[in-house]
Amino acid sequence: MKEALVDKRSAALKATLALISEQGFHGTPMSQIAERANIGIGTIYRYFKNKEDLINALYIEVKKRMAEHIFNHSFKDTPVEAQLKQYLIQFIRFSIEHPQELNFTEQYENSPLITEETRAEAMRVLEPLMTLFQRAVEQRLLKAMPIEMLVAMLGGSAIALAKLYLSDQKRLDEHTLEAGVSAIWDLIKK
Amino acid sequence: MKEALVDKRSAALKATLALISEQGFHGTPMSQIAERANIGIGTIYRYFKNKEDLINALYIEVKKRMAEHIFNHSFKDTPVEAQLKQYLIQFIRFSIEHPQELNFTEQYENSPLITEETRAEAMRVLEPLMTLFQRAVEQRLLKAMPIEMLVAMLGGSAIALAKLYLSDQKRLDEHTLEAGVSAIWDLIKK
DNA sequence: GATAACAGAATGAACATTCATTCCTTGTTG
DNA sequence: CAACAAGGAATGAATGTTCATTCTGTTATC
Repeated sequence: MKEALVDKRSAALKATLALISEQGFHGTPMSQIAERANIGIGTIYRYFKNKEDLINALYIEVKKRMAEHIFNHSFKDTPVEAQLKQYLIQFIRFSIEHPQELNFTEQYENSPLITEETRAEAMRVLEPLMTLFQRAVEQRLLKAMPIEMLVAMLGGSAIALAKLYLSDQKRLDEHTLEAGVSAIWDLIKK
Repeated sequence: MKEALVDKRSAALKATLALISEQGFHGTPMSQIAERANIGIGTIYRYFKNKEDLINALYIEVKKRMAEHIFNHSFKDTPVEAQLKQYLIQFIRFSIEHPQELNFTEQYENSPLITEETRAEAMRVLEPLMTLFQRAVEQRLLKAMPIEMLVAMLGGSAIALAKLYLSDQKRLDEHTLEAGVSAIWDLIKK
C-alpha cells in the first residue's frame, strides 16, 4: 500500500513544521512529533535517518513550496521591474499566509544546524529569480554594485517586511504592500 | 572581592558568546562553557539563575555594546540623512568586526527562546535611532508609510548586507559599503 | 574563624535512537 | 473460497547518553 507510506511521511513533516515553528528544534522531541502526527516514534525512523535528516527534508520541502508559489503566481515575460515586483508580492503573500513556514525557515537558516550544502540546494530553487536579476543587469536597471549584494539586501528587506506583519498581526492591505514593494525596488534600481 | 566577581561573570559571558555563535544554544552545554571560561560549572550559577538567564543577559549585553558602538562613533546634530547613513555604516562595521555578536543575536532573535519582554528591552537601546526617524518624518524625508515598516526594511537590508560579508568573507571596501548604505537610504527616502 | 567564592562530582530528568514484536496487506495453495 | 504464509509497515517500551542543575567540600578573604 503506497498510500500510507506517503501519508505517514508527510504527516511527520507537517507535525514537525507546526511544532518547530512554535517551540524550536530543541523544544520539540521526536516523541511529540510522533504524537501530533498520530504515528509511532519508530515510524518516523522508517522515513528519515534521524532528527537532523527530518528537519533538513522539511526545510527543502518548504523552500520548494515557497518557490513554487512565487513563480506560479507570477505572469511570465513581463518587463523586469513588474516581474520582480510580482515575485516580491507573492513572496510576502506566501509568508503571511504561511507563518509557520517563514518561522521555521528563518530559524533554520540562522542556526548552525544548516549545512552549506543545504543552503546551496535552497538557493537552487530560486533560480528564476537569479535569471531575472541577470536580465535586469543586462538592461542596466540596477545600481552598480555586486549582484549578490543587491540580492541580499532585497531579500533582507522583503523578509523583514513579512516578519513585521506576522508579529504585529496588523492587516497588510494591498496598497501598503505595493508601497513596500516599490520601496524595495528603489533599493536596487539605478 | 568585587574584582573576581566581575572577572568570572564576564568570562562566562565571553565563553558563552563564542561557543553559541559557533555551535548554537543546544550545541553548547554548560560544562563546555565553564571549561572554556576556566571556571567551575557551579560558578556560573552564582551569577546566573540558569542557562536561559545566562543567554538572556548575554543578549542584552551584546545589544548594548552594539548600540554604544553605533552611537558613539557617529557625530551628533548632523542632518538626518548623513546621520542615518553614519548609523548604518557603524552598524555594519561593528557586525563585520564582531561576527560572533551578529551570529548570536540573529540566532537568538529568530528562536522561540527570546521573550517579548527581551525584545522590547533590546528595542529600547535603539532609542536614538527611533528619535532620528521621528526627525526624518517631521522633515518629510521619508516615504509615506508606517514608520515601523520603514524601520523594519532598513534593518533587514542592513543585517543582510552585514551577513553577506560575513559568509563570503569578501572584503567590504569603503566605497562598496557607502554604495550599500546609499541604496538603503533610497529604500526609505521619499 | 566566619563568610563568601569557587569547583566539580553527583543526580535525575529528558531525549534520540534501537529493536523485538505486532499488525496488515497481498499472494498462494488446496 | 477459506486457510494460511510471507513480508513489509508500524509500533512504543527499553536503552544509553547527554545535560542542566544541585550539592558538598575546598579555598580565599576579611
